[in-house]
Amino acid sequence: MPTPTPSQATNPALKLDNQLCFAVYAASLAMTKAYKPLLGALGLTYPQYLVLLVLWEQDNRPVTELGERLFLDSGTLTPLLKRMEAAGLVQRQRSTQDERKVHIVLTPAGLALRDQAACIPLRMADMTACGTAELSRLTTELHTLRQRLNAATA
Amino acid sequence: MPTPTPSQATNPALKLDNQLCFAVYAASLAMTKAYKPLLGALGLTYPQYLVLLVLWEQDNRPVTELGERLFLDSGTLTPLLKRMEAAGLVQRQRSTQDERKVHIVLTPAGLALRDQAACIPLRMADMTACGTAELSRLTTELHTLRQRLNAATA
DNA sequence: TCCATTTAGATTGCACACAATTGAATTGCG
DNA sequence: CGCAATTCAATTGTGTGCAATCTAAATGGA
Repeated sequence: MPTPTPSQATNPALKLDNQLCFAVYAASLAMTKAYKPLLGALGLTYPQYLVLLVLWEQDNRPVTELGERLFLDSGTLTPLLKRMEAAGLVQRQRSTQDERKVHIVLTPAGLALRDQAACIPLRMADMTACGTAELSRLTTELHTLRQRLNAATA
Repeated sequence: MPTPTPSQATNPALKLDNQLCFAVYAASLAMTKAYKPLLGALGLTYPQYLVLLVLWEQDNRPVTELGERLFLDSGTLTPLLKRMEAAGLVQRQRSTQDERKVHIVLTPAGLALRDQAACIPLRMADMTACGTAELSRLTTELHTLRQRLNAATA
């Protein structure tokens, strides 16, 4: 054999900093922490902010549609949406056409938050210290990565 | 005014798919899901796997050092490490030099897992369908992003 | 039509993640 | 030396995330 099987003790593939997964994981944690002061001022958590982003694009959606958009399931969304309803940001309305469905609808307060949130993307972009082009490219690459992982998992 | 203030209703910066934060967040969720079957076979969760990666590089570290390496605090690590101790993977040893510190030490079982885990990075790399160079570049870019966010948050 | 299948959301249980607080141990400064 | 400040881990409480299960409602084929 030309090269011996590398000792696992020195296997570079197992080194933490070489692993894409850890880079993604740590970046996600850092991102959530960076958002916290901005969103805290609006009384929002980061996943709640994501729900509002979806509803601001199009209001009045069943829970399943939110889940498909955000890659979250009912076990996560049901309690989260109940908290948002308790905070007066959305209403949960049982559909009359299909009584299995619960439509999520923005309240005036939930809609009004959009103006206050409008400055957040720019503030976050500043924190990344990336140019617009690089930011856009990285976003696309991560969506591609996610797609491939989702495909490989399903 | 040359260009009117864009209506928030159509503000492209607020669009979900344009936001780097969501791309990172969704990629992180997808990564964890992709790891689940591989790690489940070893009886590990993803954060527990990260702890082992750190300890395989250098054993016998206080909790704070693990936290600095993984960007996690004691509120996360203390119960996680207790579960790993209950599973027989590590031991928690109160330092005699400084009784505030708890050193985390691999058990033979925890060390033995390294051989079984050795194939995981390759399996994951396959799932990403990325070349080695692109994978390495993306990893570096995400570490840079994380550093900038951490700096802007602190 | 009838009934098995599927779908939507809720619930339960477990494991993170983190802010805030606590208590014990150590450090460092006067 | 003495004591205030700091450090370390644990604890408490809140909010995700997800697997597994459950119930009700809708669907679809014989």
